[in-house]
Amino acid sequence: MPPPSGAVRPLPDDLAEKVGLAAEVFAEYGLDATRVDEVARVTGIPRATLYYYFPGKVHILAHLLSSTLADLTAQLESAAAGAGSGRERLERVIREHFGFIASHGSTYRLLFAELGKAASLVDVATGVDTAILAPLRTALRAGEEDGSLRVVDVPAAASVVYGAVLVAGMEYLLVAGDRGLDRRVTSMLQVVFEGLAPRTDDTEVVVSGDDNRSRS
Amino acid sequence: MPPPSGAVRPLPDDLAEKVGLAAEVFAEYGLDATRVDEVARVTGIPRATLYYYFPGKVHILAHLLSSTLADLTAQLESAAAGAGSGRERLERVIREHFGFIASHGSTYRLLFAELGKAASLVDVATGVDTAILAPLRTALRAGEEDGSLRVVDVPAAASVVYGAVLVAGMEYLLVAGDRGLDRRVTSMLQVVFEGLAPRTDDTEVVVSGDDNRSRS
DNA sequence: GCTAGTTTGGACGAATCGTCCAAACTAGGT
DNA sequence: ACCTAGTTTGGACGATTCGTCCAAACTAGC
Repeated sequence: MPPPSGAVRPLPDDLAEKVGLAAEVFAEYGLDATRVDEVARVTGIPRATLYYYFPGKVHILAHLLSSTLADLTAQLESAAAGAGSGRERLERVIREHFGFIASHGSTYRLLFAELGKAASLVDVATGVDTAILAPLRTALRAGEEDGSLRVVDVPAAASVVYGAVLVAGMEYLLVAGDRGLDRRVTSMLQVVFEGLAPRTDDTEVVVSGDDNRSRS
Repeated sequence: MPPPSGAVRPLPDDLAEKVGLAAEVFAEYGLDATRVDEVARVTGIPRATLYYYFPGKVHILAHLLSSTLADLTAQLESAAAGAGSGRERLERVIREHFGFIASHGSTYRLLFAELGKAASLVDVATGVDTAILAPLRTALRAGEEDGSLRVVDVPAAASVVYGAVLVAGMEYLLVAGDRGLDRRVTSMLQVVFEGLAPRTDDTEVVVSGDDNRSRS
């Protein structure tokens, strides 16, 4: 079985770094509109060398996506595994995820723009499950056990949280300016924690972040 | 400005119907892997005729997507406008949306698989906003006013709900069998209404659907 | 039965992918 | 110092498929 990156040969480190430069072009113009010659030009890797390591153009895309997914996995797993109550850990996973979206914008856009191509080479379903949903489930279970969360159906809750992050992230990437993110996350967390049904008690659900920042 | 479908000429009804058959092929193999000749074969519309009405292959895709989005808009708007409390209307919008996903599976998969191509021709952001988010906001606002919901930030809540539906829908389309849907929706609604924070009171949040169906 | 628009088959040019090869370069082993 | 295996690269090539073009047939309203 070939390595999940789709590379036939192990990719030397220096090349791996250069290939990363292709993400922006792919994200900007799309996979098909980006000529292989253009990838060669942007990355500084000659065409023939690209084909020496990758069977085809899509495999370059696959490499970018799966390596980014691996990074995300590491980041969210550690966020879920850290100290604190389940609820704190959940919030940390969510915020780390947003941070990742913000810092890997082009690759993230790329993932969604070229989902079709990606899915035929990378197992996106599994990748998303281990990178994102699994850490969420970990935190949710922890919260259920220590009483800081009330979770009836862990996988369903993980999906809802993921959906909320996903949509907010996409809105941020497609529409917003730079500053909207924190406020967006906070509003989103408020809904996720408190729910939409009216509460009979007066419990105010306090969401940590957005500290003492500019308050209009 | 050309009509949003991307068609240069108004598309006759009989052809519009035939073109719909292309959705499945596109969804199955992807836009690029589907030859124009194949589209011609499947739809029964000769190649030359296709190019008489559409400037190119992507425009066929654009037509399929924007007409499907229009259908969805009509369906969700009427669901949001109907009778009942805000909460009931919200739930109806959500369930209608799921029904739509289930019955338009191939087009819906297509939308996400070819999001990149689609986005350059159809304004997906606006389309999703008017088709999905606007009806959700309508129901949410109604619920806030009649007290059946408690919504602090309407747009944020709409995004969360949309995300939840989106992810559950994708999971359904990619993974599940036929029967999982109802249970999935119910679990999802439970999270969205009740939230993840523990309640101090004993309010049980009751979710209507899934009536007296098979209960293991 | 004339004219404008539609429908279709088939031939064509252009673009670009991925292949192939031969020459240069690198590095480890002896 | 040399040899061998693997790497790197430029350039030429074949194959595929898109979208264009055209001319002939068909349709419909006047």
